Amino acid sequence: MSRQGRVRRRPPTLQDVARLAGVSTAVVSYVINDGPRGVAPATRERVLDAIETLGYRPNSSARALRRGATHLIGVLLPDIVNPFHAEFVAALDNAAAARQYSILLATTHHDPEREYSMLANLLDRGIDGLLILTYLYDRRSYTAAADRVPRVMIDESSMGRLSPLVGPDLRQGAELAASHLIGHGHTRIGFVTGALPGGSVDFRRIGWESVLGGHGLTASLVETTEWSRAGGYEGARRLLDRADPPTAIFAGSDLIAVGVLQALHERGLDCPGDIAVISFDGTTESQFSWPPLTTVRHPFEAISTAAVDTLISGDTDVEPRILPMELIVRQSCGCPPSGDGSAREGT
Amino acid sequence: MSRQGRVRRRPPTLQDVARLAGVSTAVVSYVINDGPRGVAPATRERVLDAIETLGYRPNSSARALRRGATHLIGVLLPDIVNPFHAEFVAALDNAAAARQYSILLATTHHDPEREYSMLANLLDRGIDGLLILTYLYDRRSYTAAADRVPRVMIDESSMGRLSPLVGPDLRQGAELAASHLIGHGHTRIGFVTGALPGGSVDFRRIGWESVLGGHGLTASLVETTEWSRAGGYEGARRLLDRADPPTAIFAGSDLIAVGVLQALHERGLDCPGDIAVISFDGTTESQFSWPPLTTVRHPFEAISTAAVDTLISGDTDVEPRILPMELIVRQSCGCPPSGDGSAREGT
DNA sequence: TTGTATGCGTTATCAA
DNA sequence: TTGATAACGCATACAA
Repeated sequence: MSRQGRVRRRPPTLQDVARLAGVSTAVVSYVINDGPRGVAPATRERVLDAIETLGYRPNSSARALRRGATHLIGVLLPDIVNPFHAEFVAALDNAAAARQYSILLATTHHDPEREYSMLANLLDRGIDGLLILTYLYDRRSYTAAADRVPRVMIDESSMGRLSPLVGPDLRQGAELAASHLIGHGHTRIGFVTGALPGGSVDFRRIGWESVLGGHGLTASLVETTEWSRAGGYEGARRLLDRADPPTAIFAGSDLIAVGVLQALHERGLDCPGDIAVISFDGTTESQFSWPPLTTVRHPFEAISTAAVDTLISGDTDVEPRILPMELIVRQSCGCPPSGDGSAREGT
Repeated sequence: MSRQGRVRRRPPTLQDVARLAGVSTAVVSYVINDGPRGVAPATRERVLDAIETLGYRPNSSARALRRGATHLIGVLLPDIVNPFHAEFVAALDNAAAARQYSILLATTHHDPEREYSMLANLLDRGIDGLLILTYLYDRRSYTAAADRVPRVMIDESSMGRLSPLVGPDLRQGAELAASHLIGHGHTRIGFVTGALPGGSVDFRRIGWESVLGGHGLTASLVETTEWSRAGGYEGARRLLDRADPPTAIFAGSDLIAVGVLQALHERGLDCPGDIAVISFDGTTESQFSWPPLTTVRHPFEAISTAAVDTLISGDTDVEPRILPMELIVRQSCGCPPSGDGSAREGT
């Protein structure tokens, strides 16, 4: 009945290699780690051969114990199903893998209790560094990691002072969006965005307000909702029900924008004809909605490599690095289709 | 300039706890692990106190080394950005976390080279079990894990014989979709799906063909493409360009379906009026397309808990478990809107 | 250039 | 019920 093949044998150890090569374990270690002592070419050859024939692989638990480092990076985030976070995780994973680190996920689902326990779990696992990709809801979370592990927070919105920080320039991104809509001649521009925990500032909103203000427009058409498609749907409906509905909507995230579009479709409103939409994030999903969404894209890769590098260097005593976002013009804003608005994708 | 707070101190060890409690390390270990020896209530109390005051947490590298188990589960998958995989990872992570396991991701991007090296990396990390959530492209991958670690493959399509297997009943799911479309009176039903590596069988196609055949219809309107939105877009265009275009399309995945919808919109075709669509997967994205997609949903949670349990039990010498899929009716199939077709979401 | 020997923090055996 | 102690596999200080 056994479908699973042979018996599991004990994997070979340094000892085994040393024995076969006729050297001490120290020498094998020197060969594997290129130091800290040199090895005669001939011996090195023998050791390499032994490693090869035995199929030796270093035991990473033993290494971690001895070196006091796991080469594991913890990532604290709300929810991997959210494409925005998924995109970040992918980029972070790439950046980490390129440096021989692996990533350990901890999802909070915006639940303070879970946030704290998942963080504790990460710490218990002996992560070498922590990447925070969420607003923190539990005060204890701020201090829990503090003295244990270097950490980097990817976001400029919340209490950035507490952590070294690498992140998108949300304000500049929002300004890009608002300016573009104004360039299309809109004067009643709505904003549908998600709620933030108390005390946090949404720089998207600040950017949007400042541009509108700069053009003598009042920034009153705001709906705060969930950070989800359903939230966007609801927020848009409320906006459309106002006495002075907007002619353009700036959505705080791609997910929200998708919900906004559904609300428009449902009311038989044409986008961008009746109402223009600009989105925020730049996930692939925004490209395949109907119409394809004009959006402001996070510099996922740049942020991720910067964050991982900061973490690995261990030198988190560093100036905040806020990286610029980029406007991606597609069709929901009212720009003429350029012919390549669709049918391209990452993979 | 120091933003990072105090100095990092050496975390307390078993020794420290033992010293403070005035017992041996063995006793502390007995307390922590509830065995294998008993401890007098009074002593246990003292130990617990010491643990509390020192804030002691077991070092997991040392544990892993000593116990020969990491409580880590490796997941091999193509790409976390794909919402289908993201949904699975979320469910797997939940199932694992509930059992005190963590998940280590390894993304292959469908690249055989990367597939093999990521798998090796997982194995090097000492994972206790392997979950395979992809078609394997590198023959070595099949054997690499074989004798090292229990593994479970989540898919019934490929060489299931090589691994214990837990997965969705793709064939039954496809039959659900095809039957439903036929129920709407369609006779020219197209199928847009992704390509599989050589030797693999797509049970979706088998299900679709069998239902069509059972109704005396020929199953010739097939387009094989990429497993992506862009692929769906292309596949649909090719299908529409045929001499006998379909009046209904069955999409092999939600991503493909979204691309199909975009192709329809672009040609000014109404869905479901001109062409009905049924999708496959049941990710949240399918709910917020326009129109909301009727889709066949994977039993993500059931599969995930079954897979994780099988892995942890270590008894992978078990019959394949194929779990049924479920039809979720929304609007793209031509069914009348039921009023709740939109505006609901997981989170 | 190589070998010996110690300790990283746990667990669990064996003796007391 | 408790304590001493020997591994687990590796990295390195120190000696040769």
